[in-house]
Amino acid sequence: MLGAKPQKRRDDRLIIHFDYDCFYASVFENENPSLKSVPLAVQQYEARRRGLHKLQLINEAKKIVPDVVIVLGEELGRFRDASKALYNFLAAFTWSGKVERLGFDEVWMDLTDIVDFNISLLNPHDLEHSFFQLQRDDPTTGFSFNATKIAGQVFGTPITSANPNQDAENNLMTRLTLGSHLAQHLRWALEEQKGYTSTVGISSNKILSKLVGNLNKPKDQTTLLPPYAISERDVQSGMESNVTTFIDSHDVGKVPGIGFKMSQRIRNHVLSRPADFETGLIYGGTKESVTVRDVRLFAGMGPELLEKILGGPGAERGIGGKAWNLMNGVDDTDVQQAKKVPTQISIEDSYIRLDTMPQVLKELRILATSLLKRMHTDLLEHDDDPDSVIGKRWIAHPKTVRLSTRPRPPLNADGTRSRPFNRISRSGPLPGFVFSLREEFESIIEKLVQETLVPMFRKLHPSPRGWNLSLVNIGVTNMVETASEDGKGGGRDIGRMFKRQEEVLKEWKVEDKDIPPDPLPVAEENESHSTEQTDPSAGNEVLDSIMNGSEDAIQPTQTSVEEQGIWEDDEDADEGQEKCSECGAVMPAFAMPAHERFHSFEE
DNA sequence: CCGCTGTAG
DNA sequence: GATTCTACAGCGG
Repeated sequence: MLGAKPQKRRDDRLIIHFDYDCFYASVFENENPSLKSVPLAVQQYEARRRGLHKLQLINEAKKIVPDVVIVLGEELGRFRDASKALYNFLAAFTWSGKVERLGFDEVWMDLTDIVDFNISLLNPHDLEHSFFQLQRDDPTTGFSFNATKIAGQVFGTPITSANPNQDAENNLMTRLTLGSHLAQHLRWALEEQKGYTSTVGISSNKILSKLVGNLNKPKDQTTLLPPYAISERDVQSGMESNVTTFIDSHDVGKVPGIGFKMSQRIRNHVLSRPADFETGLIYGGTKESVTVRDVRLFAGMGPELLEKILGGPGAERGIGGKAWNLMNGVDDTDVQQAKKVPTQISIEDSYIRLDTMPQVLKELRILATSLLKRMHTDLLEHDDDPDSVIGKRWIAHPKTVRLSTRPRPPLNADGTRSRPFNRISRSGPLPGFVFSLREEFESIIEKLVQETLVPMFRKLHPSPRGWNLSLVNIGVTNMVETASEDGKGGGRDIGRMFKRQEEVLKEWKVEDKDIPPDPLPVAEENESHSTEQTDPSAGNEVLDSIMNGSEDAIQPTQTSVEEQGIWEDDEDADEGQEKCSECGAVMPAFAMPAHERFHSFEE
């Protein structure tokens, strides 16, 4: 039995995927229309990007070709700006605000509401002369289109099924038709008004729209035609939905969401080669391609088997079912709402050799400087208030700073081989003084490096020598938006719980056999911590701000509101605490199981 | 919350 | 992964 189980499809959305053509080259062109030496610009960038494996080789290349222009670090900002501008442009068309960016040059849009609204406006008697309304309340803004035809390219045979699920597939067809015209309009607008051409895929979910867009690459669009789902009977008679036909032709690893690790595991299983060593893994090595069809038709294949192949400790729960869905073109994940602020900002650099403290210090300063600049460009916005002297205010405060390194594997005594390259990291509270807009940039950097980054570095690398880093990364996370007055706080206790768990369990361990520890002091201690200064940032940052006398906003009212929102929302105390039903002792929830064991010992 | 893994462009 | 620099989701503690 090759019974691939039917997937429940939910094709009630209209989702398109944008891919800007040659994004990096286009940015150059748009910045400098006069210098339309297109091939040159492209080649320069490509040379930098794919080129010359490492920084070292770049330096060598420099000797050979002194003319080479190296674009790094700072230059990324221009691409980021361009990307953001295009994203905002597209976002303005949506009603739902569902616009999600992937990297610099890809965007998904959920246009279901706009399209469905326009379906309701169609005149069935004159579909050729339809008008697409871009705004709900304005019948004049929009464009004319022919609703009997799909705009742009298509994949799939329009097909007449023996057992058509007519209603669903008709609705889908109509949605896709209108969606294709809207997509064309957006592509056109993007080109006319922003100077960027793009390639678009149109379908009913993220994965399919992304994949189908690849079919007609520059400056075009592709719609995945219905039928998306067909009846059991049709399957028996050898028919196939266009979704199946389409996605089956892809290599497993090409399916978004199935990356290197997962596709390797799947391949190994399908090729029935137990854990192929990476012996012959020389790059360029032709791997036998294992397509989605190969996997799907493999004996016994299904979500359960995939769970066995892919599951395990640390794996995502239900990964088998998820992978199975992906391979069947099923993807119910939502297009994310447009976000004002990123969830993290990080800066990193890689090194041939970085093994002394002075070098590290220097690099930390460089990285911290870039990071702070990024925070300024991404997290500051103009303050309308004319009373504001500085004229800017933070739209979000990251609460956490993280330092990561990638140690170069210590050279094995016996030979040459080196092992994995994983990153290690430490994170902690981001001091408040980094938000000062008055204090000297340099002085902020210095303080950040000395007071925060260096101590974290010491935690990662306690000994002053003996390491050699191939990469250093610093980043800020845990954004708290300032406008929206602390959403659902509460999450803070969880961190504390785990933080304290270690200590408490230690005590338990030590004393378990003899005298069960008294839970009360533990609870009290914790409580005093939290009312006091469990989170050192809470007090220090406020203090720093005050002592620096400079905050992002001049107005005392705003400052205090912000600080209250950000730094003084510590009112947790009792959350996460539980009371023992046996003796009435109060303690953190995590300690309760152990405490109950204590009672069981008593008997 | 913290540290780490996997995925993606 | 071959490489570089990001960014995000999810797991287990």
